[in-house]
Amino acid sequence: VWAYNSFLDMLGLKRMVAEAKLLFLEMQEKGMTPNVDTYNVLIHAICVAGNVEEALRILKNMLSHGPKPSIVSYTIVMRALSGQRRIEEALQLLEDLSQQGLSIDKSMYGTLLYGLCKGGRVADAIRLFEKMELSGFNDIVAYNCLIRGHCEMGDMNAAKKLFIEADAKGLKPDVVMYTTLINGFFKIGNIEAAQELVTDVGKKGLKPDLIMFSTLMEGLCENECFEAAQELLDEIVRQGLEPNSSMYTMLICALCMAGSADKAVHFLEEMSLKGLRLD
RNA sequence: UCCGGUGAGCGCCCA
Repeated sequence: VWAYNSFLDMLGLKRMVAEAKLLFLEMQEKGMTPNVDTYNVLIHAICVAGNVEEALRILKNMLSHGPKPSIVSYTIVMRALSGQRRIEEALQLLEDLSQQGLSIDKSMYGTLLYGLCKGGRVADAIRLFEKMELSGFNDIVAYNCLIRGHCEMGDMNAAKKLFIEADAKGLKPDVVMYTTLINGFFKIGNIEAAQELVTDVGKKGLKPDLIMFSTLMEGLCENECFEAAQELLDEIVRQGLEPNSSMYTMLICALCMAGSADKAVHFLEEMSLKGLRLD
């Protein structure tokens, strides 16, 4: 069963949900009894594939036959509902799990926080965050969720304050947190604050990744920093990373709108040399 | 120990 669980997980991560389902059936044909981990892996794969309805059905079925859902099962489905901003249904799930006698752990609180922020209910999220604080659940992930909630509301003062608070607590801000804030500052047009954070990433010796660079590319283009956007491509290569097609597409779009057709053509050619195509 | 929570764009789904 353990071997099957691991294999199922692999398939799920590779977005091979159909294959995962077949494997699940095969297990049962061979007389093996899937345990709750097996179900969780399957539910996770189904959720990642975006089929929350089916995940909900499986979760409900587990109540009557098969292994009882664990807190992990609920967390997986909660996360999927939250990602689709279906916060009411997510909260309903929370009541269901209490009725099952399950108690809410740190990851579930984190998921709930994510859901509230994603659903724009930042005030509720702040209350939950304060409650989580008492249990020592506020790790770097929790901080980042709430920071993102504030960013989405354009409240960068609150976001920055949380960032400083996390730092002061000794929770080391990571590239994810910097990316969240950089994105937030770009969205309100505060280019200086965004640039300052980028400098900070370098000072701290953190390794920028493709997601951070993609965020930068979008922010620079949206704020019409065309030179900086072009230089960014070189910086990405210096960091040993490969610019992807969406970065080129953003840059080329921005250059076209700025009326620099010649430069746009230059990057278009560079793209095709690398075997990339416009998105 | 092993299954679950955080960041960009694209695609997918929904509108």
